[in-house]
Amino acid sequence: MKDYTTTLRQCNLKATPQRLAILELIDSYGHINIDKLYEEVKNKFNSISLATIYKNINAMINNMLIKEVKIPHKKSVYEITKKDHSHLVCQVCSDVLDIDVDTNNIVNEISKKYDFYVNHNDLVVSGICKNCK
Amino acid sequence: MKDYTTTLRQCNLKATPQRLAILELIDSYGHINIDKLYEEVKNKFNSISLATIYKNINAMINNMLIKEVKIPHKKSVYEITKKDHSHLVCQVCSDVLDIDVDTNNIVNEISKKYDFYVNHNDLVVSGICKNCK
DNA sequence: CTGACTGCAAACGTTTTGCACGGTA
DNA sequence: TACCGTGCAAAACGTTTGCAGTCAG
Repeated sequence: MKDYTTTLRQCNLKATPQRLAILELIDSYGHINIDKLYEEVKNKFNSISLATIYKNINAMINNMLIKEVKIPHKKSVYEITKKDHSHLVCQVCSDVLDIDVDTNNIVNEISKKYDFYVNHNDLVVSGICKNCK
Repeated sequence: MKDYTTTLRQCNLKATPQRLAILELIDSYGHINIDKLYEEVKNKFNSISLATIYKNINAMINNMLIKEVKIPHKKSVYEITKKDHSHLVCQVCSDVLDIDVDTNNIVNEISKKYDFYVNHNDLVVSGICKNCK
């Protein structure tokens, strides 16, 4: 597990134990929503406020330390920012999986066909995962 | 513009003028968020309540007449349900465009590589549109 | 005529804000 | 020590619910 102290300081954010706990939890879960995050952080910091969670989530999003992943019919989950990737969502167990799939061909096709400058693409694939099949 | 009276009745929903106005507005806008929809419907039905908009949007989603499209960093927009397609979002003018792009190759690749049964895929491509370039 | 729909108001859940206190650097 | 962050309470925001009156079929 990475130590996020310097990462936070590079963003001019103080490395408080609450923030470290939030980042470590997101990291270890891979993807986590606000409610679960609050529940888990409270195990470590019984007195932590939901407001603190929100303030920190927003600060970290603004500094691009984490990203919000919007999922059809579900609450958003948060993940540590890493190289661009797509997502699998299992409709049975609700698990979210990072996947590495080559979207260059499709993006180029779109770029030409629709005369559109592509900055980013978000692909969310819903279905049934390996374990739930 | 299609007449939605029979469409509504087929779902056991009464074809009220409010509902018809909502469907016609979504249709003519292509994609519209709740706030804009409320504002526009009020032009026709000054007394309409936001609660009515929400109730109808939910009823129509449950009957699959319309679909919610979740967009990164933006409010969701609603669209008339039509054959599966992807979306372009312009980061300058915020316009949402339906696009028809072949995702079969990518879906098959994912299906094999991750042993995942694919039900559906949502692709949102963000960038700069033709007109804003 | 009857059940479904509308509009209002109130309730509810989620997210943000203001402020006094406490902790990081 | 100075400023940023935390935690609490309250406010703001978005969405849902209950109910009485109204309308579509």
